[in-house]
Amino acid sequence: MPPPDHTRRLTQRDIARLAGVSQTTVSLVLNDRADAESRIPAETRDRVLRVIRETGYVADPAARRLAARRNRILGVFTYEPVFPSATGDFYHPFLVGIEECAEHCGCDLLLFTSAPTVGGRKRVYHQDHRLRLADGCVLLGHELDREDLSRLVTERYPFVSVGRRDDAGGPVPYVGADYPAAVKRLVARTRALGHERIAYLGHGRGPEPYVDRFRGYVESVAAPLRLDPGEPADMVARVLAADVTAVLAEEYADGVALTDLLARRGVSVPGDLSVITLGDPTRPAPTDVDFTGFRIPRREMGRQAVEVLTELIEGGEPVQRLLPCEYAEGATLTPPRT
Amino acid sequence: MPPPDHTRRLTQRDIARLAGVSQTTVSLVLNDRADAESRIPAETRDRVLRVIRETGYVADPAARRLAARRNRILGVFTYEPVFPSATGDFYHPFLVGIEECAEHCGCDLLLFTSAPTVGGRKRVYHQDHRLRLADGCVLLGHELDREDLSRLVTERYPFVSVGRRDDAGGPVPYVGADYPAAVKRLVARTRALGHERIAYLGHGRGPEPYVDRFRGYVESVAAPLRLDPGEPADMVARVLAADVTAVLAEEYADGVALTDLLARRGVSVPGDLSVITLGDPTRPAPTDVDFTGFRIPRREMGRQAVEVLTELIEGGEPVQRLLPCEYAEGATLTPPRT
DNA sequence: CCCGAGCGCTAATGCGCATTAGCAGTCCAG
DNA sequence: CTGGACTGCTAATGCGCATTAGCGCTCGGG
Repeated sequence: MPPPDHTRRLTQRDIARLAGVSQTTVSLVLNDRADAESRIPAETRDRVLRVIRETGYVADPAARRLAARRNRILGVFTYEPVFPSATGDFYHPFLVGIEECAEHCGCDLLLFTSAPTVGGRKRVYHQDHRLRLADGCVLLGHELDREDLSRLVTERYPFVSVGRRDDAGGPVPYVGADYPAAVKRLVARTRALGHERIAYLGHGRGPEPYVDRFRGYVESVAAPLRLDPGEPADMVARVLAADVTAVLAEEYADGVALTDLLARRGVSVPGDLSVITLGDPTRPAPTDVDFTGFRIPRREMGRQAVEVLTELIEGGEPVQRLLPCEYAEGATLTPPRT
Repeated sequence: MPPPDHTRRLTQRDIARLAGVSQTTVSLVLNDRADAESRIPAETRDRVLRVIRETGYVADPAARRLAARRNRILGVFTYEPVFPSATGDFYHPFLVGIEECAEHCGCDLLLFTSAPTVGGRKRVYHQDHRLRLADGCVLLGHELDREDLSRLVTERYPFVSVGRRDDAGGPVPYVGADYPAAVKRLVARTRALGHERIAYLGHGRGPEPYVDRFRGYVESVAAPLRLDPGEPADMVARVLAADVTAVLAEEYADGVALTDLLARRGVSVPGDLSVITLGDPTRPAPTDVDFTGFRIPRREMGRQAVEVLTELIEGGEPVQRLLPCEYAEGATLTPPRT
């Protein structure tokens, strides 16, 4: 491969020559290694620094990484497209948080966009991945690949998942949203308004977020009733047949679809039925309805994920942290029709 | 610095040992260097490949970069926050295009988030930047730093600006939007409807986009009339005093502000005055009005910027390319009141 | 039987940096 | 006057890879 060689870059040796010292000294000055073993008098130090400033020298990050194993580069892997259109910008706030924190701690972000989509899924560990270029990695996505996770765990690669994940050959570090608590609070609030028959519309299993939401529901009602979303038309039929006064929609989009379909049948929300959404839209779901539910602290999750990751890289312990969701006052939850 | 050393990674030497060949051979196989000089029989090749597959070996990107000067990593530098809130997601579509193309050509994206904000501005060339980790870089932002640009040019670092830029010690490679042409077409359309007195509301100078839009305007009307936006209140006064039937707003947000203020004064748009916006909102500008104007092909610009950049890295020539803007039919341009 | 021409591979080197070991000089206590 | 301790630096090494030069072997023609 012919080296592109954009105008022969400066190296520490060049700086050393210009400053009349050794390359070692330049490195020492650059990294502030003025410890007991190797002390550099202020005069020498200043001379080196001056040359560096005058020449605009900057250390080669690749060489640095190779020699020191540290980079200040954080990987970001998303199982869905990073700048998604199909997911209705659901991931945007996470990235805002990630970016904020990265900027704060002087890290660059490496977006692993090169991961090819194989069989409809992306994988961290694909042919020729560049994981090792980063000091660690943040994982983002609705559903993570379990093989990826367990390999990351066994290889002890520093990473943090945004969103709680089940163990994968070991505990998975994460910063997630506390869905069970959020759902419980919603149920409590709903019952306080007088609702006695509250159904859960969703799968209740599969990806961790669904499991967690459903668990919060199951643990807070006496007689859980789960309705499968299935086909839109069936969904309405099932809900109406269930004879309930309030429905928790596992996905925001389900809540929207349900409400729209109900309206066409002349069933009013919340007049005839209260509808509560669990979480923010992960699919585009245009609606004018202001749903009652909760907000996932997405930005904060992104921020704390980076925080936790940097600590992990510094040698800290893996962390599993759940953040509270914020109650979102809306117009779709009222006392039941008496 | 204590090497984190996450479970002693595999190296080519390990693979070599396992396959009973030399490290050189592994490298040759890995890079498909089966040219005249060094031919590897299929049998050996397969053996090496099998070991690689079995062990899941992946070359260290840092070492690779150091030795070969090539990385398949593209830098992305944004002068505004990458995932902005303040800019109302204006940059989002660019990034979508950039991501798309990067994924397409198997490149990872390095977001230079570590650039500190000094004096309210970011700079590519800051203390300890990581430019050299990437093979090249895409620049994004309303207004780029001219020192950065000229240094990039003189250092012959491969880069592409998203948006046209003036020369900076040499031509700046870019993929931009053809504002002059777009504005000319809008003016032509406006005049075709019967408007004779068309004003330009904006600065008409400063960042290249403003200059280009204004140029398109100046070159297509006989007697240009530029109105300074200035303070909102003054803006309305100036527009009304100008006695025109149509206004081109340099910035989308200006168009919104103007229209809102006019409404409060009882001046209707487009009944009393047509308002045409030039470009998409770069600031949050909530409005129900559907403005007539044009759309910047943001996604396509991002995509082509990456395309041009990769060609540049491969040794191609620097390119300056303008993309057409799409006319956006709206509700704010009608024939003038007779 | 010898020699040149492939063939199939490898030893050696360097990319730019961080780090370890250690050298030459000075100073002071004994 | 000597030896240890401290001071101020540097030579050497290796990180994991790509690349260059070239080695030992076989084979066929003369």
